[in-house]
Amino acid sequence: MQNIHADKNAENDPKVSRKNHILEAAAKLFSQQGYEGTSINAVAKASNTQKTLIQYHFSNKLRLWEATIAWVWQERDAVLPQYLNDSMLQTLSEIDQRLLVKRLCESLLNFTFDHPHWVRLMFQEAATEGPRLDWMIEHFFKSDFENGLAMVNLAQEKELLPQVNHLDLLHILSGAIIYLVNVAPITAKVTGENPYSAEYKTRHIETLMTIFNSQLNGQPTN
Amino acid sequence: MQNIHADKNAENDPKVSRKNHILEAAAKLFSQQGYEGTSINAVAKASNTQKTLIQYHFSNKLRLWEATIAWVWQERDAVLPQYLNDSMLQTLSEIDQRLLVKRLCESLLNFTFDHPHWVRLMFQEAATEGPRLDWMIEHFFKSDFENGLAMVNLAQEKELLPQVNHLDLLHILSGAIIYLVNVAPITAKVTGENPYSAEYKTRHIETLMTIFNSQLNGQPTN
DNA sequence: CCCAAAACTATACGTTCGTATAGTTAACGG
DNA sequence: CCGTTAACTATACGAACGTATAGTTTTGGG
Repeated sequence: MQNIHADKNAENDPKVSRKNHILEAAAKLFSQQGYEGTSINAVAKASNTQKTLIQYHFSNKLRLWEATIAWVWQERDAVLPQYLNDSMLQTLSEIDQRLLVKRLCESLLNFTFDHPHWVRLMFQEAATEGPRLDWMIEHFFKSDFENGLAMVNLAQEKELLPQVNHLDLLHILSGAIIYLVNVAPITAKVTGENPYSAEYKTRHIETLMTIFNSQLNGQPTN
Repeated sequence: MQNIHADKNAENDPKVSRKNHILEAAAKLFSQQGYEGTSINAVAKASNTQKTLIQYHFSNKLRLWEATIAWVWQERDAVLPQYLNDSMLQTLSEIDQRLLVKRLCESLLNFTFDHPHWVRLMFQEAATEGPRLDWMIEHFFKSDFENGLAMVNLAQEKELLPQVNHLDLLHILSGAIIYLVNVAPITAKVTGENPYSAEYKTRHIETLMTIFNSQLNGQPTN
């Protein structure tokens, strides 16, 4: 996998500092192996650097982890709006405004599959209380939660989602969307289906919408 | 936390071998810190033993992990039927058979909150492909998946669940139920609510059922 | 009571961990 | 061209990692 002769290859833009390569490798490894499971040395090798350079840039492992999380979230914030805008634009040209929710869910699902790192980093720390979880809550989860709730509230006001408890609704939707990419490796090996295919994802959202939409006046979508 | 004078305390039944204490501690630590994040020494300290004893009983770390997973699953299989039977019995005395699904979901949600170890162990390895995931798939996930699908199919045959793709339906239900305990620490800190309370859990299931049930009223299938 | 097997302990070894520190090269405004 | 700062490297160190092995205690059937 590693390219030993990587001095001037595609991934080595001159001015995009090595910091980003390190963060990229760290994001991959942290998301796959967890915090303790990822050594600074492993990050160094994966980014063609040395562990003392990582130490120079990030002081210590915890700060490296924090910088990695911040970088991943910032990367997410950079691309997520486009996912959402795409679904909005697509919906504007359609008659049924109710499709907006479907498109949004579709976009979010696509996003999770395009950025599994983000999902895994989130889940890795989410389940166990500790200083790293507290740090993530304070810096990212709080606002994420508020944004999610706001979106659900807005959809409920426009009667695009059922008038049930909005916190539960957010959890149910989040679960239905985020769960998939987490169990995708299992699903693939157990069922033989390919959860990474576009067909699988759109079918899943259609199923989800079928369950949700009948609640709303029983009007069909598509 | 550790009881130094634990020679004859409550957790030290004479004939329940120390193997179980080790497994218990290992389950807790593995689920909290992951595989690499958990050292044999930490397990030894948490179970008031020594790391060479663990080595004696389980040969090496990987075998300790496997034994821990097997133990947790076996413990689950021992208690899960009772969760399900309780909901069945409770439903028998009620009029609406449709409540069966609600009771089942309630039981499963309660189970996840009573055994968060199991959920976390599952998710920890689920997301990343590798030998440990393969091992879990072969030994546990395969049959779990089949059982889950069978339950969904049965409920669909009896028209207790909507007639949508059963794999998607299983994922949506699983996500809606399992997701909660995973994000519970976040939910608690961000919203101020207490996700571990009985009220919260029953409300969540009621919301879920509200979303699901309206489907069945509006659209009697076949 | 005996003694083999099982359970448990003491000690040690090589590796890798995260980190500290001193030294070297590259970048760049004055 | 110089000099300062940033970027990067070489080397080292104690601690903890997983594991190997020899020794000791406990157990239980004959």
